[in-house]
Amino acid sequence: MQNSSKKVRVRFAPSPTGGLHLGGVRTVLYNYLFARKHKGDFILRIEDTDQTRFVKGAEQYIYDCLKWCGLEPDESTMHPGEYGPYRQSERKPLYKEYALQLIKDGHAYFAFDTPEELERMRSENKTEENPSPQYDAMFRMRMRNSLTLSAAETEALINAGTPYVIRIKIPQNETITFNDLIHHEVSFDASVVDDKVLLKADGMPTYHLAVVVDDFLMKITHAFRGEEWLSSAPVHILLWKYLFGLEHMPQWAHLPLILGPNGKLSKRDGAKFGFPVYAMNWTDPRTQEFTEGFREKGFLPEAFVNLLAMLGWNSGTEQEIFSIEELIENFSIERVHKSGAKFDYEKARWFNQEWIKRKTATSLLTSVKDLLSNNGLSVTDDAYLEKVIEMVKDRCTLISDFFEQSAYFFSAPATLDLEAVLTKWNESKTSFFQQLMASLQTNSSWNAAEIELVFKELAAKLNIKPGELQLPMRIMLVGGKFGPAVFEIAHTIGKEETISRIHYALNKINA
RNA sequence: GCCGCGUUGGUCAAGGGGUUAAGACGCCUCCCUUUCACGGAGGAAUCACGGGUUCGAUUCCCGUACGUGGUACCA
Repeated sequence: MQNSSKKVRVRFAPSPTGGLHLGGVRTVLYNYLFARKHKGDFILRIEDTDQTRFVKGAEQYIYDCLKWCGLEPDESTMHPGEYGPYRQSERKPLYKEYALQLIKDGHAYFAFDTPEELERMRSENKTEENPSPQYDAMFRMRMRNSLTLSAAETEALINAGTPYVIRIKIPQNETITFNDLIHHEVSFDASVVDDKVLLKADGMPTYHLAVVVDDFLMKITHAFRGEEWLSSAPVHILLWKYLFGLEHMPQWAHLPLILGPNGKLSKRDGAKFGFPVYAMNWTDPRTQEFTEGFREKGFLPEAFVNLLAMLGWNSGTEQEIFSIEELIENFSIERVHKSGAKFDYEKARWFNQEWIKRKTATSLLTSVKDLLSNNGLSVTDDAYLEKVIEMVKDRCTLISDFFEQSAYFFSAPATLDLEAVLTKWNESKTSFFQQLMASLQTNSSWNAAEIELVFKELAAKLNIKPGELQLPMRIMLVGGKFGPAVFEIAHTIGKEETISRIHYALNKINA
């Protein structure tokens, strides 16, 4: 069916109407992986044919998301190739001639029905069995269009400037069958598809016309899109057949949907269950509605891409952690599932944790530094920060966890979990820590082993179990019951700071 | 309503006519750790239902149920 020697060209074609959600990024990812795997091109095409839904900033946002994910297109509005323009609104004049050609060939017609007339037709013919009557073979002969009007009447209406749309004339008694890379053979009875509008009254094409024309003009070889498009595939197949010939049609792959905890994944789910749904933070400029993003939540792009890849696809092996290079190598569209997958935030967090563990402290430096500075902690000593990251990264699931896990390395804890020590406190412990401060002060070598030795010898001398003293020591230095080995922490923050924190805490405890 | 697509533990899933039906997340128990994690060892939990086909169906076919998408001059 397909000329396999043709260079692979795929596209992601979003409409700039808002944030980019999980499903969108995964569609990008599968396109990207496929293109890279086959040494092809990945194109970003902006489908802004609905001017009423256009949202300012959405296009830039999409581009920024792809950049953050490391899934940048080869051709786009930002980096045009030889098939531009890449924004459909800028290609407007192109589409009409194809629509006219269809009319000439008897596959489409002018329709003059006003929105009100359409509305009336639908409500008047609505029945229990047919709640949504379609503009189809049944009804088109009862409507105002070039099929029911004479050629002269049609021409007169057009010359008079009457608004019109162009509709496809869906054939009767035809079964439309095509081969989907994921679903294999899919077929529809043409009688159940309606005469979709191809060219709107404002002269803009609808998605149906635009996608076919542009995929042809941009030499797209494989068209991947969400499964919500499967139902309208027959319209696209017909258009390909009428306009360019089925032999040039790209191979379709309709990707399974990503579902939320109950049904289709929505922005609402994210807000309700506390997980991000968009790639990056997004605030709708019109409504000011804010939607949280994975990036700001503390996800690494590597983890985000990894977890998305595994939501609907797997390599068939037990491997779950994949770098982008490994994904490119192993990806195959045939292994994408048919069924939708429920998004599991806990598992998403696990992917991030695995990636944090795998990354070096050096590669984490910039993002952690930004995090700390956003929280009012400016770091000047990169080497020191790197050491801290190395010590705490096994304890972080999200990048944002680095704040709590490392802040005490830079300044004394604001609050101390005294509850944890007070219940078992006694005079001899106070005495222990007072003597400890003195011993540490005079001790010349400052390393973890040495500190531990001093600590334990003193404990033995006062006949206290060191275990009973380690937790208090931790609370004094860290503020809470977490973090790496206490003596490592003491060593890292330094002698002066250690003694100062013990001193401060002791006063608090005995206050 | 009609049409399309789908259905393996709670979730992601491997598998596919004969298996003890992988693995991962989460959950539980234990070990390590006198903190929290990491790590390690175990555990509970699954083929939606009903008919066929077959010596034998989780696997193939048909129904049903359920889920999901479409049914716009939105994409």
